Amino acid sequence: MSDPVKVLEAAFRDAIGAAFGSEYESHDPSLRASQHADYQANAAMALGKVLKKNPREVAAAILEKLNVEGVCDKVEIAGPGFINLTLSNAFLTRQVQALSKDKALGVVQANEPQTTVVDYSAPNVAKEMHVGHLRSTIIGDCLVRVFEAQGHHVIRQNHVGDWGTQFGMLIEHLLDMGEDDAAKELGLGDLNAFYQQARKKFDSDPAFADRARKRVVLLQGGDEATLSRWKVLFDLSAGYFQTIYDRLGVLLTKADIAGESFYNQLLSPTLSELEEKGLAKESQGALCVFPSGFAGREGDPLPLIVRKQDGGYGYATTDLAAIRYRLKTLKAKRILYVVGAPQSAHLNMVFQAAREAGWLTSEARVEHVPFGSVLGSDKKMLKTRAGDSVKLVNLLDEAVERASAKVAEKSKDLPSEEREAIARAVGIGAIKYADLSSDRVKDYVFDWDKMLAFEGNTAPYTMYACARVLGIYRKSDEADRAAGDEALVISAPEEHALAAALLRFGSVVELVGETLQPHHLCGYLYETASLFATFYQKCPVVKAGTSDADRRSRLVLCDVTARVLKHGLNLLGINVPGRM
RNA sequence: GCGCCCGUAGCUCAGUUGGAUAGAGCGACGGCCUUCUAAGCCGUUGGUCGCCCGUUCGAGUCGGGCCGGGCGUGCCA
Repeated sequence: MSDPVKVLEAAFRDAIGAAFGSEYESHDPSLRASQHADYQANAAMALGKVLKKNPREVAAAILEKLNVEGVCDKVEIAGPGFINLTLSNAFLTRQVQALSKDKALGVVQANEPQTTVVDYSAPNVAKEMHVGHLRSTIIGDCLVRVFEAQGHHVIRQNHVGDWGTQFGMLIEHLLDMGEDDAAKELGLGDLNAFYQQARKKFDSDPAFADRARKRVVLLQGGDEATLSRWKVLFDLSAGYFQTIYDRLGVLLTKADIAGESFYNQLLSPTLSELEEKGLAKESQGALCVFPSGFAGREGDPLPLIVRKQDGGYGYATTDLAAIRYRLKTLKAKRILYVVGAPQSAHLNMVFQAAREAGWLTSEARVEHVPFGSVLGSDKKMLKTRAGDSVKLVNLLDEAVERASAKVAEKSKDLPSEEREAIARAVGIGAIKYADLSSDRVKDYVFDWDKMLAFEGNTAPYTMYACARVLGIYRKSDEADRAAGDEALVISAPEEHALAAALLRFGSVVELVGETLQPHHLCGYLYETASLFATFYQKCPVVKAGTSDADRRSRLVLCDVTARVLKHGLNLLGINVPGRM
């Protein structure tokens, strides 16, 4: 509502209807940000074609009926039929005053809240979290925050790998070690060593391998002693994941875990239903579903193997049970799978199978939210020098360490405790922002110097802008603050530009919810922070020599700017220090 | 072979769903601090949008065909 585009759109629809008949009211006014004015309307060209009229004449006819009294200062036709619109300062003043009173800062509450499942993160029990989990965790968490801000009912689902044949060897290794020692090792977070030792014994010691295989059978058979060992592994891992999530500042908790084991008892009902509906067929000794539209190497139908030759269940079965549960039991209207791009084909097969089974209907929307890989400077998948995948803990440690060095250099005057807090916020924020600020589906190059830079579209730049606004506010007088929103008068060009940007916040959040592309929000925050920096340069606020009227007015603008930047960064999952 | 994704300035990336002269940051060069945070601001420099057709008033954007790279393509997830 605060967004000028929405006000202008309504005015244009009315004008187009009045000029050419109500059947044209639904015609898109095609309002865009413009380099030549605040906005431009491009509808006249398209309308000209439909009406078989000269676009400039169409534009003139629209203008004759267009009522933007009190909204625009200047409206003019340019080129082939562009309509350039310049917002009036009085309008911007009123709209920013309204925005200031709005706790949601222009983010519109959904009129029909949807139950939205977001499937993200998905680490593996008894295995280290590594860069491979980074993007899913960060992007998924951002989308969760955006949907919650829009008033949707969000159900987080952390589909952890906590079941399968590898647990035979893990449990045997646990028994060999003794639970106490295992707990010590896993509790400390050295999950890789635990897994690798188990793997090594499995590969080199036939007796151990044999025990492991028997243990799998016991586990699947529900043997209580075995299950309790499994539970130990699960709990230790879940506790470890939580330490990572807490450091990262994501919303996931143990309650959000609905891993492979969770779907265990749902596998056979899911299969029975698929068989009853004639969707599951015997093929090469396995039970398969062949969703339509997918072909293999020889052009033959591509299967989802729902029961392997050996009678075991694989990930396809679990994924089908999960989508069925989410649609039928959780009654999700929208399900997002924040999973890497390589799994696109598999997920689309699962979605198609769910359609054919009648679980997924037009009432619900299911989407794969794919993302590209994290690359090293060599443009290959990010790895350690030894060629191993990079542990998430190490990545976070290094981020905070590097940020600390910068903070120590730039914020010498602050107390050390505060500097540490700033370093954490900047380091973690930098990683998240780097991940969210470019097009999700593309691979991106992981570059410490770029993400921790204070120039450009980065977390530090935007956070710093926010800290500067707050600095002004801190130095202001109670009397000036008390003047409130009514003191606002937009007049300088820098104020005009900043105000216009602030009013777009709600629409940008909406765009992220639609496109599932958080980088739109990053781009917007960077732009707004930049506009603030220009404003900051040209328009003194609490500086000596500023008039009471300017100071009080600009204080309002600062307050709204700070709130927009802070709220925006929070939606990205980034905390903002009060000063830095 | 088939399917999906990617290709924009020397580098890293945007480009609001088809609009005007394709934008940022870095780099390079030049300016701006005796009080609101210079981790900043202002300016200059830099492009065959991989290539070719097509659709139309208009294409980086849509369609077709190539070229280059990545990923997937039946019992790992």
